[in-house]
Amino acid sequence: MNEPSQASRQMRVDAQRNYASLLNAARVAVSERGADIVLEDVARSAGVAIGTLYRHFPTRQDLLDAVFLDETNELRVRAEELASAPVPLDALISWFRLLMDFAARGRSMGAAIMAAKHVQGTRIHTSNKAMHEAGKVLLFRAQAAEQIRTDVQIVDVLRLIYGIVMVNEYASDPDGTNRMLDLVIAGIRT
Amino acid sequence: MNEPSQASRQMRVDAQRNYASLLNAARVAVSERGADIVLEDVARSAGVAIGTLYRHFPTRQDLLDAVFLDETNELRVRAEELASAPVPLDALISWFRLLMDFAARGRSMGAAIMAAKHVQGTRIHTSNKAMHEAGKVLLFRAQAAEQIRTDVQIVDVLRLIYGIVMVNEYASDPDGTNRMLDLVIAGIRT
DNA sequence: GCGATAAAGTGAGGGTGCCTCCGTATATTA
DNA sequence: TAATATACGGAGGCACCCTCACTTTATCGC
Repeated sequence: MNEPSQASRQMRVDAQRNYASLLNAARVAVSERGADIVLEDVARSAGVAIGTLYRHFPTRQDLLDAVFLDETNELRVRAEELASAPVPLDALISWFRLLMDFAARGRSMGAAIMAAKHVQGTRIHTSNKAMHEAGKVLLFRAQAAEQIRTDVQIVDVLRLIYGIVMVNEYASDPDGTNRMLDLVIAGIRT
Repeated sequence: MNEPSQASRQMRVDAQRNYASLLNAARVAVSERGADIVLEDVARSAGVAIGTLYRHFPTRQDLLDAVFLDETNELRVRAEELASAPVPLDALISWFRLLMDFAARGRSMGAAIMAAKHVQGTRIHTSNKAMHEAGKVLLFRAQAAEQIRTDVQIVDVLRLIYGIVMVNEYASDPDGTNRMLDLVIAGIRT
């Protein structure tokens, strides 16, 4: 919606600076408190008035989207890298673990993305879709190698993983989280 | 905390009436809007002032606990009934499906219970624990019949199911939900 | 450099919902 | 029927949300 740079016309430099500052403050806040950040606090720690925050991010979701955009992009890149790993199943599992780590680090990422991904045309929707596609490649490879059941869909697996992450926000139990992922992996193998 | 009847002394009849009325209004509200009910609305539709709501349910969580208490009790009873079904695996799976239905009906039950279950001594904690125990019996039977892996723990499976339910609050997709449960079941079978 | 002007920033203020507190009302008991 | 414990009511203070009319400033053509 309000990218720092557009094809047609550059944002003013003060606007770019404030955008970056807000995004940065939001990142810190999210990593500390999850999705229920206080927008006025974010604005304050960005050294900006609340109106400016709303100029750049008209809704809370827009701000969260921007925060998580990097993560989904990063995860897409990682999936693309893993697509050339020797053992398809190992690559897929490695990617799942990355997914869980990222989601756990950026608290509430699961919920935020689930909420965001349906709104067509947003940057997060696009990025999330690209990440799905990259994950799908990993899945296909593992299916071609007959290591994963052919009737498994990437969307279901990703949702299960987000589900684990969401549950984990209440019951923080690293071992349990790993065991749950292992169960899911067992469920999709041939 | 504030049960309608205590061993030591009965609640006043007006208090009992209001308690029931509040609980009822909360049930309706939760089924309509999930856990983010507006407490003042609940009080109003119960025909009671906000102070009265807080007298009976000092925190939002207390109210949600009371709403979901019936559900967990019911699920425990169902598990106990299913413990005498002929095929242990079928019994277990039937119970899982019940669990998902209940959780989907009482929106946000997953999140509410995850939030509640840690606070020792609450009624919901007790009830939830009893439900777990009843589920564990079903799991043990299926494990004894060599239909479920012996290294599977009931807590992990229940969390996975709650995870599915939570994800499903964002992406409502009944088929997907069933597929996810099937994956989990596949993951725990021998 | 120097206006002109579109873009961006500001923050008071109105709105919503949360929760507390204490004065009032009433069920219960003797 | 009076005394008293119990419960009820709802105004009010608080936190956070979000908007909008106004001010400030970066940018651009000269």
